[in-house]
Amino acid sequence: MDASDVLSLCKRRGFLYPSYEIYGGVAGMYDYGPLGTAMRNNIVEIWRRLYTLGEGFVEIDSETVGPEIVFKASGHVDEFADKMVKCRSCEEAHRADHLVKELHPNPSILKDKELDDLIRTRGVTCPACGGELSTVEEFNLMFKTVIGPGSGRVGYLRPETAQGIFVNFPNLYRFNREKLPLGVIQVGRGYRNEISPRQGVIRMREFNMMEAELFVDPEDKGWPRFNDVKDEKLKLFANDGREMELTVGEAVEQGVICNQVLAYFMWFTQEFLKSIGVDGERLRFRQHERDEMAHYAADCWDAEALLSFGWTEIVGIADRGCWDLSRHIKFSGVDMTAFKRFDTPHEVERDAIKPKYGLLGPKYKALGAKIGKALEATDPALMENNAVTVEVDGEKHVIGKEMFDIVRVKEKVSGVKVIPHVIEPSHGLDRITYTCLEHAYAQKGDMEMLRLSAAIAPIKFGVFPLMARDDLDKVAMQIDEDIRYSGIETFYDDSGSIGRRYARMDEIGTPYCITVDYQTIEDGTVTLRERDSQSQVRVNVKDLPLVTRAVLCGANIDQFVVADGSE
RNA sequence: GCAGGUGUAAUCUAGUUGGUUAGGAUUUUAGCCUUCCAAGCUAAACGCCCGGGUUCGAAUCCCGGCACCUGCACCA
Repeated sequence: MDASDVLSLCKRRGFLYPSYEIYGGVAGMYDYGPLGTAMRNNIVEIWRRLYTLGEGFVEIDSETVGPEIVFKASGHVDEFADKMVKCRSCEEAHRADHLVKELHPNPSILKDKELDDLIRTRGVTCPACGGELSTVEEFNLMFKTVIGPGSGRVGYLRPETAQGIFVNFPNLYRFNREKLPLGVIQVGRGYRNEISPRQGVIRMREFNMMEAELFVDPEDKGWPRFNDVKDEKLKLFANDGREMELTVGEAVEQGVICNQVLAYFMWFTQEFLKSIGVDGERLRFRQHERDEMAHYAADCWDAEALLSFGWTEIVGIADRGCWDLSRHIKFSGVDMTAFKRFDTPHEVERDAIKPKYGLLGPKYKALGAKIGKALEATDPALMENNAVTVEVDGEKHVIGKEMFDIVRVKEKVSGVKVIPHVIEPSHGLDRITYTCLEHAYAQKGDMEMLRLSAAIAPIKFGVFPLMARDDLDKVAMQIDEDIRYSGIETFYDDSGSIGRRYARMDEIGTPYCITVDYQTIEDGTVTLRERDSQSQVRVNVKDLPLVTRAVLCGANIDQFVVADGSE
C-alpha cells in the first residue's frame, strides 16, 4: 500500500479532490468531497465535544485576516521570513543566516543589507559549488493582503488560529468570570505559503486546524483529572535520545514531561486519536529538539502517526509559556494579566515616591503630570546620587530629590497579577483526517476497503433490498427513511448484485449494512452485516431504532438477534 | 525555488523510427438475468495535462506552462 492507492480511492469515491482541477490544479490545495467533508465533520464534532463537554473548554470563531501588528506581536512576520540567497552558477538556494553562522554571533538578527554586506566583504560563496551568491531575498511564508481599498492597511492571513484566541484573552477571561484555568478552542483554517507542498494533504497552503489554548496559572500546572489517568501509558521519544513507554505519572515524576497539564493533554490527545480510528501501534510522541522548537515554545511534544510518508506530525502539544500574552501586552499596551487572589490579603509596607507636583508643574509645564506619574511608579531604591531617572514619551529625565518625598506606605495586597501560561494542543485536521483514511485502508485481494471507525464513517448503514422487486424495495426504502429520520446517515442502494453493493459500502468505510430479503416479508426480520467480520445476523425490523444506535456505540448485538435466524 | 523522472476516461493501464476510427480492464448509467458478498449478457457515457512550434499529418518530436513523484532546501 502506498499513498497513491489511498489518494486514488479518495478521489474515486468522493473524499478528496485536487482543487481547481479543471484549470490544471494548484499545488498544495485540495477540496473535500461529500464523503471527506462528512467524515471530517464527524472528527471535528468528536473533538469539540471532548474539549467542551469533557473538559469545560469554550469555543470561539475569530477572523482569518488580521492586521500586521497582530502578527508582528506574535512574531510570525519576522520569524516566518526566511532570508534566502541563491547561487548564481548552480542555482542552489541557501538560507543566508545559516551561511554566515561562523562570522556573526547571532546572524538571525541581521537585516538584509547587513547580511549582504557580510557575505560580500567576507567572500562567502556557495557551499555546494563555490559559486557567487545572489543578493538576499526575503521569503515570507505568510500570505499578505490589504485590508480596505487603495493602499489600505497591510494584513495577513492567519498562519494559526491561536492568535485569534490570544487577542481575545481579556474578553474571554472576563467571560470565564476572571478565573483560571481557562480553556478555549477554535476550529478553522490557517494559511502558509509553503515553498514546496508535497504529500497530498500533509502539507497544504490552506489547511484546517483544531486548536486548544489552555490558560493556566504559571505556578500551578497541575490538572484536576491528572490522577485519573496517571497509570495510562504513553510511547515517548525524548529529545535526549531516549525512547520509552512510560505511564503518564512516571513521565512527570521523572521530568520527561515537564508538567502535569502537558502530560494530561498528551494522554487526552492519544485517546482522542484512538477514538477516531488512529492505530495506537502507529502512534507516538516525539519531543522537539531544542533548536526545532518554535519561537514561542518552552517545551513541545508532537503526536506522530506512522504513514506511508514516514512518521508524520499530526498534533503538536506545546507549552507556550507566557510568550504570546506578553507580546500582545507589549504591542497593544493592554493589561492581559490574570489576577491571582491570595487566600488572605497581605498587608505590606513599602517605601514609595511622592512627587511634589507643586514644583514639577512650574518646571516641566505640560510634562509635569506625566513625570509625576512615572515617579510614583518608580522604586525609591533605584535612587542614585539623590536623583532618579524616569522615562516619559521616550525621553529620559533625571529628577532630583528636591522634587519628591519618600514616604512609607501601607498597602493591602489581595493578590498578584500574573501573565497566564498557555498549554496548546494544536491539531492538523487534514493530517488527522488523512491518517484515519490511511490507517483504515486495507486490501483484500483486488478489493480495497476502509475499516473506518463507526464514529467517523460518513455513512453508517447501507440499506438494500435483496431484489428490487416483490415489494422488497418498498420495505427497504421505508427502513432507510426511518433510520435517516432518526438522525443516522444511511445509503440506499438497489443496483447490482448484493455482493457488489456490500463491496461499494466497504470501500467507503460504511460499518454496517441492512438487507431486506424474502424472509423479511414473512417474519419481519432483516440481516445486519458487519463490515470487518462480514458476519451477518438477523434482527427484527421493529428493533432497528435500538439496534442501529447500539451497534454504533459498539454494543454487543447478541441481545437483539432473532433466535434461529442467524447463520 | 533548483535537479531528475512522470503526465492516455472517474480509476488502473496498452499504444511513438510521427500515419486510418487510441485498445483493454475496473467504475458509472439503462435494460435483461439474479433469493446474501465485486457473477453473467446487451447497450451507452467518458480520455491523449494546457498552450505554442515543426510537419501534408503530432498522444508520439521541440519549446513554454501546470500538476504529480523523488532528491536538495524548507517545514512555527
